Amino acid sequence: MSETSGQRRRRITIVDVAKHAGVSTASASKVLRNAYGASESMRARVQEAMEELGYRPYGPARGMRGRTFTIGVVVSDIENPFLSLLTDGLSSVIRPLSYELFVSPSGFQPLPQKAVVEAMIDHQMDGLVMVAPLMNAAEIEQIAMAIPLVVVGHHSRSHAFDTVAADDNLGAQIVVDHLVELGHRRIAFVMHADGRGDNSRPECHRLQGFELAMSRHGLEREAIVIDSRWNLDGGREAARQVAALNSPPTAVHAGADIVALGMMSELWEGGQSVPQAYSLVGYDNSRTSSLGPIRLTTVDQAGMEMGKRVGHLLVERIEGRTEARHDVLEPQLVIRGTTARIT
Amino acid sequence: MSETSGQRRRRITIVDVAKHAGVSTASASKVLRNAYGASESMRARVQEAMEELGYRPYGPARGMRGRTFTIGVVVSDIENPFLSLLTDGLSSVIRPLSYELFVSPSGFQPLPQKAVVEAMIDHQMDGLVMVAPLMNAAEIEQIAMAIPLVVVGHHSRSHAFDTVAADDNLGAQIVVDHLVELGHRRIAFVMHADGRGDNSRPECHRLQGFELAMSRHGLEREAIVIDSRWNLDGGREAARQVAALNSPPTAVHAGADIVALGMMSELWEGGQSVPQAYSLVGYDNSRTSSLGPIRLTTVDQAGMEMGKRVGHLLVERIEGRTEARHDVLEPQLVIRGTTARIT
DNA sequence: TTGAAAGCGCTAACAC
DNA sequence: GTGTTAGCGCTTTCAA
Repeated sequence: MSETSGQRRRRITIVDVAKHAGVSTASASKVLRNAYGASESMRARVQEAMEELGYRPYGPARGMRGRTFTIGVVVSDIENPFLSLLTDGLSSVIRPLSYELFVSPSGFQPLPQKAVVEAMIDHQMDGLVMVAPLMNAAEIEQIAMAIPLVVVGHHSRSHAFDTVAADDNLGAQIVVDHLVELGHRRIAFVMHADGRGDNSRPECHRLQGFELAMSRHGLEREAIVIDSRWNLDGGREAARQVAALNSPPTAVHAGADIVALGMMSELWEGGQSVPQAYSLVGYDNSRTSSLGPIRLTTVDQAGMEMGKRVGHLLVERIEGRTEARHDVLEPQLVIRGTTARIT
Repeated sequence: MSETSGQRRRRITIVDVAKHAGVSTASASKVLRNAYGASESMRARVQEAMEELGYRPYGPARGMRGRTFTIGVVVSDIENPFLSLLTDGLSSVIRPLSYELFVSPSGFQPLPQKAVVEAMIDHQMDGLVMVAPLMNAAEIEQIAMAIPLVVVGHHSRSHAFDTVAADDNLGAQIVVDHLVELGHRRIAFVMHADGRGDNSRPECHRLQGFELAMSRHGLEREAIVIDSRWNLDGGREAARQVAALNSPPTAVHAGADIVALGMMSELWEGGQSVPQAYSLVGYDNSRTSSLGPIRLTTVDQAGMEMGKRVGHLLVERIEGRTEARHDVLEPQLVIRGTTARIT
């Protein structure tokens, strides 16, 4: 309705709204924030004025005094299928509360990641979500002092911030249980070698779960751990390592879907396939894993549900909660075509 | 160095810096912005003070007067392999200029997408990138009046904003040329039906390129167009449509990788495979397309290079350019395992 | 070349 | 319940 010429015109401010409604700016502000201390009639009048003028609160000005209504998500790689589920879940709880979501891909180096975090703090974001951060607990705690923080997929438990994580230990166990049930005994686990010894990282918990389940089945002597990295090329390399083994496994838990895909690629190019060469299990239930030609048996982490939890926890933090909460979700095995009964 | 207790302490402001350096805040501001009118000696002194105090400019305050040094990227779905390349390229040019990058996933509905755009404007971002926006040219022009804008993967050419796009028409042509060279004559193209008639959308250009190339080869009577949608399920449906054809094609250009993957899944589950059932080509050169079990022949759009172009154009716009620029990049065929010589 | 001071739009303390 | 006003940290005249 209020189209005008091509001229960029002055922003409508809260002062305009107040004037138009015949009230003070303070009152208009109260209505805007749904704050206590405004009569019903005033509330209605101000809201009408806002509508009529097409008023939109100006972020920087709000940021200078109070909230910006923005939540930042720091993530290494935007191309992570799990992330998309997480942000969907997160959006679904925070957008109705009129928070906006900003994702910043920060790469796999700790330094740029810290820079991104600082930038979000500098921009006065109201809360921060870090997904699988490349930092130690002390560094994360430093950040939590500056801004409400929820950490996803990281197992450090501090009183300074909240965490939401799947039970990675259990996830690895159910994989082993499934394989043992299919008759496998000699089973390999592909480890992300960088994470060795850092108990806050998911790979450590998955490794521990793997070893625990193997010994629970009396198979500790049959357990093989392959050191590689959790990416596509790491998967290819892991496949070569497995092929070079004297007494190879009949099943492999790749630790992550992307690793399993790398292994499949390598096998495929060598004229072999899965589960003929060996049974193979991933972890993440990424969208790719469900594709027809792939059909990877994997573990689902309920990313959407995690995103919702993250949203609730973060909003509580922003609104003042100070005790930490640490939510753990139960992972679920997704059986598809890459695991077969041993023959 | 300057760690203190757990107390959240007051932010270091430009006033602190100015005091510490024994200059006025105006001068400190000039140094901060690399603005004209500060002597070398003052510049040095102020910069030293900033270092010593660990000063970080406060976003909202800057935003109230000038730039926020933030660039927003609006995208339907964060889980788009092309996006990751694009943001990598974009980051590589804007981060050194101390702009920060914020990506906001807005979903596949026009309304939430507009809301995200408005939020970015409200937060006084310095520039905006829209990837394959779900809007018409008029709506996009409205946005361009409010904020410097570069549009990616959208073929409208306005004087109000810049665009960066691959030559989709050419991309579809090289696919047809490749298939014809392999001996195919009856060839199908899967169309994203929503985009029919909207000449600003990539699918229209790809369709036109397909038809152009087919008639160039004298095969207009052999061209089949399948109406579906460009997502995984749309691919599955397209595969069923192809299967139901009386005189089926020997090759299919799926229009997008994700569609090809859906088709492959459907075929696979029906016990068929590619290229045995028919040759299949995607579009995007997504990471998934290169995986061993997939090895999809596809078209590469040079996402990283596009991101860099976007960055340069946007920074130029922010710095005052007003004439529009429309960059077109040449796509490249990537031949892999899903296309075969006809037997 | 440098500095003093006004003011961006909003919130919060306090007065009425 | 409502209005007045100071001030957040920065940039930008404009005067010195």
